Amino acid sequence: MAYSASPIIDHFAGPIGQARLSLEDVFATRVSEFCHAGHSIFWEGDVASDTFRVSEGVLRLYRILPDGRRAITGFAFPGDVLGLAFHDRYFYTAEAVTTVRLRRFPHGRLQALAADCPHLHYEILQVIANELGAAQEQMVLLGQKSAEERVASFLLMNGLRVAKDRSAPIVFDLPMTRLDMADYLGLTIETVCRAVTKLRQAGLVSLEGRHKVFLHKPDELARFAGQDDSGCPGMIKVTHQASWPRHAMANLNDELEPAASRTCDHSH
Amino acid sequence: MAYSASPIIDHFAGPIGQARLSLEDVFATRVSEFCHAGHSIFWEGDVASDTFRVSEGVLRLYRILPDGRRAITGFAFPGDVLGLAFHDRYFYTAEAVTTVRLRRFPHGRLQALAADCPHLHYEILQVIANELGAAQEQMVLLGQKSAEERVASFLLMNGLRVAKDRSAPIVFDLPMTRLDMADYLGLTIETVCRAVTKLRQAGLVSLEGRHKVFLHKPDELARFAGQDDSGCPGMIKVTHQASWPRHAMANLNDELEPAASRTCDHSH
DNA sequence: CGCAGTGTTGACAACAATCAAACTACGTGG
DNA sequence: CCACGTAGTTTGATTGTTGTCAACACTGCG
Repeated sequence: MAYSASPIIDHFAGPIGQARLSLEDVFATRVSEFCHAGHSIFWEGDVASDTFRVSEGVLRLYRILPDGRRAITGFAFPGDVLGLAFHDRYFYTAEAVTTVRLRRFPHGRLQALAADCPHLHYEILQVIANELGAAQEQMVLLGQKSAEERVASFLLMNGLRVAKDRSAPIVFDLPMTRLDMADYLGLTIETVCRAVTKLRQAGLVSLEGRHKVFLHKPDELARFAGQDDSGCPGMIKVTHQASWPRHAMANLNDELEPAASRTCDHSH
Repeated sequence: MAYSASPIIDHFAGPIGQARLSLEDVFATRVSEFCHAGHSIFWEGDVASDTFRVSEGVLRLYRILPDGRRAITGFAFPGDVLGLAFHDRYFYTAEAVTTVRLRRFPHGRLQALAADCPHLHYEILQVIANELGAAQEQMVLLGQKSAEERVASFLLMNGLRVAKDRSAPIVFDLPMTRLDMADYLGLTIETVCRAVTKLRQAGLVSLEGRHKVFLHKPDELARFAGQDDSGCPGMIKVTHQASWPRHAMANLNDELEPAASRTCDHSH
């Protein structure tokens, strides 16, 4: 079935072209699909034929090691787009934590659209760059933080998805199980459990039912999580800091000709 | 100094334009700079004004936590390009492990070139996508693997950078210190040391001087590292596997109209 | 109501971190 | 060229955090 004959292309083929097509526009033309909890959208190793945009629900993204260990590399929430890296196969399995509503768009056609629409290409690049930032943040968490710091970071991160204000209490839903958290944080269920208990005893957190979380003092939790970025030289963050020039580079914006080689000598 | 007046732009402005400009072409027009061991190219938090391509030498890329812990998120080797994520600030510090030769290209101008040259844009996207793949691999390593598995993975990964053949012994240089490895692998120097000793005693590895590494049985080392992908359902890899269709999706390449909503029910 | 899946807590074991000391490689200066 | 000093590395002893095993509690569903 030729793609060029499809009404989706007609939809985009305006008189001039697709000047400022956004990812959201692209997916908006597609039909909704549903995937029930526990079922998968695609598996690690599948031919990567489609990209997906989550409308509702949450997905876990994971890889399985040869001996059966499961590593969750991330979760996908409404608005998140999967499969943009344009590799020929998926690098991870995407499985529904809750019932998920999503739309798909063929890989190759999105690439074709992006080739004609710089803005779309740029948006795709931004999405991947953000994923990369999140992955690096997670590398710091997994490599350097203690069990309690990891759990605190995780709760805070999820809380800040809902409410950006760290000074006021935050309430939110956490649909995944303890095992999901454990496999995401590089811990066991028991250790996650104990960490949550400690945070509860410290008055920073409380729970209602299985999935409702209260963060009573998000700012204090942030300090606990090793994410306190107040005026300290080593900041780590998902949110970007506005100020902070630090040691400006000598050669900024210069337009030196290929003359003699230069040396960057920023001592530390 | 206006960029448009620079001979670099002249260089690219052929009669037709820049049809298939590659990243390598772009950086090739620039002057080489040198950065001596221990000095930094840029710091975490700096305004991200330039992108860099490493010609020679090795860089460590790291973030510092508020309490001083250092997390190395990666190393940059010859051919690697830094700063392509186009955020307004650098997310990590880039510091020379050895003397490094590199070329820089202004951030904004690269973006402008990319906007005019889809191939360049695509190449940038591929570089970031590969970084993302490496970051996910590292998340698996940090979250799920034991100390010895991490060290084995690290040695193998660096060996395979030089020689792709896992069946023959590999010899290569590892310029970074034990502390670098430790901060990259989420361990302490002592633990890295002991793991190396065990691998030596197992006859898989030997060392000469401080930086020369011999991998005597790379394939066995791979199995040891939890990277054995021979016919097992949970493969993890940097290199991509050729075969392996796995459960093909029902709706591949379909062109359904926005009719009734569908359900993906791939049980697992 | 009972069952199965999930979550919590405790006791214990194992792995990795910490503390400490000796050893090695490498660059520097005599 | 060798001696020395320093930074980096290795090994050992010990501690501590996290994983493992086990028992029990809670929740939601048939």
